[in-house]
Amino acid sequence: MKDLAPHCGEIKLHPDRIAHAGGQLPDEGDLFALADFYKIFGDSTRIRILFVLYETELCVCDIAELLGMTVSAISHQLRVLKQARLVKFRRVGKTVYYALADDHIHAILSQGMDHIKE
Amino acid sequence: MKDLAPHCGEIKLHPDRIAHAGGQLPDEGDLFALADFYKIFGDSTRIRILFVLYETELCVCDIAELLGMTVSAISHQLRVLKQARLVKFRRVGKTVYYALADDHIHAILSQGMDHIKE
DNA sequence: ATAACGATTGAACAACTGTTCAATCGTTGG
DNA sequence: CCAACGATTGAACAGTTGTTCAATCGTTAT
Repeated sequence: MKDLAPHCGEIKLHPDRIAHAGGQLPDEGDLFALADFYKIFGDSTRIRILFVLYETELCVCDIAELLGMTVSAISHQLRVLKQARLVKFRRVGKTVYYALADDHIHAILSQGMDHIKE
Repeated sequence: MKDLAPHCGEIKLHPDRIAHAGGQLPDEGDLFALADFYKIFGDSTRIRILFVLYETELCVCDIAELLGMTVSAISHQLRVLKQARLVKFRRVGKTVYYALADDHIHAILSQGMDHIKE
């Protein structure tokens, strides 16, 4: 890491704009949190899992069957989705049922899909 | 790749649910496109660039200055944002000014930030 | 022309991510 | 108690991604 500051000659090209943009900038932590949030949706396996759960709750091997993937791969991704509180689960005997965490997630998914179809 | 289909014994646990969830599933291509779309927002450097451009247009080295990164690193990420049509640019002499592509991008960013702050 | 400067590019490297494989957990039923 | 089965876990591997560095482009001004 080096050569970070002194660009645009010694004086910044637009000190006023830099000050303005920097002043309005959201908290650093929030920006990283937002990137992490989007990161979860940025994988096709996870997106497909979420959409498969859009209407029905399903067990792990149902999801694996639907997506044509191994139970293990799905389980790993469900753990990520679980940690991000995007899905909830309940155990019934040997079977674990997963579902979207709440209606807020439905809203995010359908609005994201709307944007793609524009 | 192997062992994809025959889980849950020979017969699927919930053939009816599988059929239903599979029937309602969006087009494969749309699902991948949506994941790719989120992927772009899923990097803290790119998110920070977008928010720095929220109100003002800025040149490359202004952005580098604001984020404490090299001009090269910023330029690489601007190329990604450009390809995804999230930013537009105009050249004035030696300087290239970048800005958010349209108000739709503003809306996506502020609604994403709202979700984080909940 | 050529020097200066903002910006872009490509290759290389390190860090991260997703899938596989094998082992294990938790629950149920013989 | 033990076998069967759905699910979870950890290590390993391959593929991807972001930053750095050096070289180059495009424009301006001398």
